Amino acid sequence: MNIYDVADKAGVSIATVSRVINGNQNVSEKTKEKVLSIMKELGYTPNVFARGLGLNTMNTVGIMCTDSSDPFLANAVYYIEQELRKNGYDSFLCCTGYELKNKQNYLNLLLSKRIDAVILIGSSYLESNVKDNSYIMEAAKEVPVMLINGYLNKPNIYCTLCDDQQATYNATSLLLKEGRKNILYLYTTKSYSGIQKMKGYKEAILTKQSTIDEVYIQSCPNNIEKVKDRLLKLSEDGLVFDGIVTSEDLLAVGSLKYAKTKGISVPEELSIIGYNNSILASCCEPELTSVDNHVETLSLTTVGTLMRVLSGNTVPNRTVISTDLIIRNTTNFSKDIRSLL
Amino acid sequence: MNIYDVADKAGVSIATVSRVINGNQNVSEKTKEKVLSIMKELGYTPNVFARGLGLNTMNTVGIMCTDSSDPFLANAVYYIEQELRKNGYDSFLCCTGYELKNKQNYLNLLLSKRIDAVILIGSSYLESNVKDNSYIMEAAKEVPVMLINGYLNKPNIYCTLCDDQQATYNATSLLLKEGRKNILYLYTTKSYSGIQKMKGYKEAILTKQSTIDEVYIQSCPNNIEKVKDRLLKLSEDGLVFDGIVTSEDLLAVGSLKYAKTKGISVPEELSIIGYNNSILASCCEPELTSVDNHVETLSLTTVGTLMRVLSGNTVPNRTVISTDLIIRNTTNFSKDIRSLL
DNA sequence: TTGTAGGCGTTATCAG
DNA sequence: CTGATAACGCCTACAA
Repeated sequence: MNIYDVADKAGVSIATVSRVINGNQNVSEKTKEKVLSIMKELGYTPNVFARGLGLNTMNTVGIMCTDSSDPFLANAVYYIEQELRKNGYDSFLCCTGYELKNKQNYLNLLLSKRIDAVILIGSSYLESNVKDNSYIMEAAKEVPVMLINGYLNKPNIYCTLCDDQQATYNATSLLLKEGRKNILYLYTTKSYSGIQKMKGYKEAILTKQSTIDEVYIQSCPNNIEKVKDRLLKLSEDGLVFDGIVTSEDLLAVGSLKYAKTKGISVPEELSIIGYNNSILASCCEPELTSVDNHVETLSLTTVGTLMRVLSGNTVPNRTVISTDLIIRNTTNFSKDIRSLL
Repeated sequence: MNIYDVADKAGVSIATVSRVINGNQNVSEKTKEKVLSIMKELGYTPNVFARGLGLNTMNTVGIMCTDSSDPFLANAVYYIEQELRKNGYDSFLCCTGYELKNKQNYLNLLLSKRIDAVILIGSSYLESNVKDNSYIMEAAKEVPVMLINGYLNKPNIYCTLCDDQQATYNATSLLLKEGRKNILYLYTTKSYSGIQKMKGYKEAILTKQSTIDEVYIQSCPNNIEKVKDRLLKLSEDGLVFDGIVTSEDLLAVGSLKYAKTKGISVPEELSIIGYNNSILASCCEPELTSVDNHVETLSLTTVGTLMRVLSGNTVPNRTVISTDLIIRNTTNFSKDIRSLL
C-alpha cells in the first residue's frame, strides 16, 4: 500500500496525491476530495522513511535526561513531550544515566537518527571540566541544542534556566532572618545549577559573617538514608546547626528523617528548605517548605523557544525564569518575613 | 556525506561499503579495515531513513504511558528504555493522558512511524468497556503489543503483570490477622489491575464476613488533599474504620494526612498499606508499609519477552510476577504475622 | 571477493 | 491544475 495504489484508484498521478498529502494549494477541490476519500477508504498512511529520505527530517526531537524516575526530570519529560506533540513533533527519549561516556554515546546516537533538535534536561549535562562539554558543542553544529537548567554560551545552544542562585540566596536569607545561626547547605552534584545554588547560599551567609565555614557545605548522595546517616555523623562529630538548605527535596526529606531519629523538632529547633517543590514536599511530615522552580514553565518555554529557532527566527541564547518559595511547615517564618516574598 | 563518498575515498564500490556496515562476511580483511578507517575519518553515519526505506524497520519501539510524572510509570519508562537500548532498540515515548480518544490517536501515530512494537505501560490502557479496547487489537495486527499490568488474551498481544489480586488479598488478610475490624479500600480507577486489586480485598474480607459493605470501598482521585478530605467526610458521616488498604502509595499518604489532621495515631489506631512501594513510601512519616510490585522485574521481563517475540519465537501470552509486602511503620504486625510472609 | 543496477516510497522540479 | 521523472541513500540480488 503506497502512494501509487492511491493514485491508481483515484485516477490521478502520484504527484497529485503527494500534493494532497502535503496540503499544496495547486489542486482542484474536486480531485482533492476524491483523493482524500480514497486515502481514507484504503486506510493509507505515508511511509515516514521515504518521506524522511526526501526531506531529511522526521519532525522528531531527541530528549535526554539522566534518569526519568527522578520526579523533577519525569515532570519535565512529561511536559516537554506533550508540548512537542502539540507542535507536531515527536520525541525520542534517552535516559542516559550520569556517566559522561554514555551521555556522549546517546547524543551521537540521536544525531545519527536525524533528529531535528535535542533537548538536554537537567544541569547534570554540564560537566565542571569545560572540555568535557565539547560533545555538546559538536552536536550544536548539526542541530539546535536546548539546555534546561544549564548554561553554555555557544552558537546554536539555547538555555532555559531558573534563577537558582537567587532562589538559594532568598531561602538562606529568610532562614537567617528567622534567627537561624548555623545553616547547613546540602547538595548532590557540582553541576551548573548545583554551583549556582551554592553561590546563592554563600552570598547570603556572607552578608552576616566574613568567611564561609566549609564544613557547613556538605555534598551527599541523593538518598534518604544516606543523608540521615551523614547528618547523624556530623552531629556526633559536634557540628551544630539549626537550619538546612538543600538542593533537592529528597535531601530535605532525609534531613527530616534525621531530625525524627534524633528527636529534634522541626521547625522549632531546626528549619529545613527543600528544592523543586516536587510531590515529595507534600508527602513528608511536616510538609516541606520548598523552592518551586516551575518545571512546567521551564519545559513549555524551552519548547516554545525551540519552535521559534526551528522556524528560523533569531532567538536569545538564554532565558531565565524566577522561582517561588512555597512555604509549608518545615520553616517558622513570621508574618513580617513572609511579607518580604 | 553518504555511502558514495565513503566508497569513492576508499576506492571501492558502495556495495562493499554497505557490506562492511552490515557486517557481511564476504569482504576481505584488508578492504574492510580500509573502509572502516575511512568511515571513521569522515565521521560517516548511515542515513536511517534510507536504511528504513529498504528494511522497513528502524529498530524502534513505541512506549505509551498515561503520565510519565507518576512515579510508578516513570520508573517503568526508565527501565524499559534502558533495556531496549541494551538490545539495540530505540524508543519513542508518548505520554497520552487518560482519554480514550487520545490513546487511540497516539497509538495510530506510532504505527504510522513504522515502529517495530509497542509497549503500553499501566492497566489504564484497558478500558472496562471491552469494545473500547479494539484499537489495541487492531494495532496487534501490525506489530506485537506488550501490555504491562493489563491482560487481553488476543493474538500478538503479550501481557506481563503482577499478581495484584493476591497482593491485596494478602495485605487485607494481614490487617485482619492484626485484629483490624473495619478495613477501608481506597482506589483510583477501575482499570484491569484496579479490578484485580479490589477482588483481592473483597476475597479477604469475605473470609471473615458473609457480605461486603460497599461503603467501605471508596474511589478517590489520586491526590493527597482529596483523599484527606474524603476520609474526613466519611468519618464525620459516622463511618468507622481502623485499617486502610490502598491501590496507590499516594492514596496511603493522603490517608496519613487524614490521620494526622484528626490526631489519630498510626499504626496504633489505624493501619495503612500502600501500593507500588514507590519513593513516596519512605518519604512520609511514619513510613508506609507497601506492596512492592517489582517495576524493574516487570519492565525487564516485558522487554525480554518482546525480544523473543521479535526474533520469531513463540512466547506465552501471559507472564505473572508475584509481589512482596514491604513492611514499614504504618502497620503493627507481630512476629507471628510476619512469619506468614 | 567485488561491482552493477534495480527497488524501497516520497517529494520536488519541470514541462505541459 | 496535472503528470512524468529525477533525486534521496541504502540494501541486495545477480554478474563478473
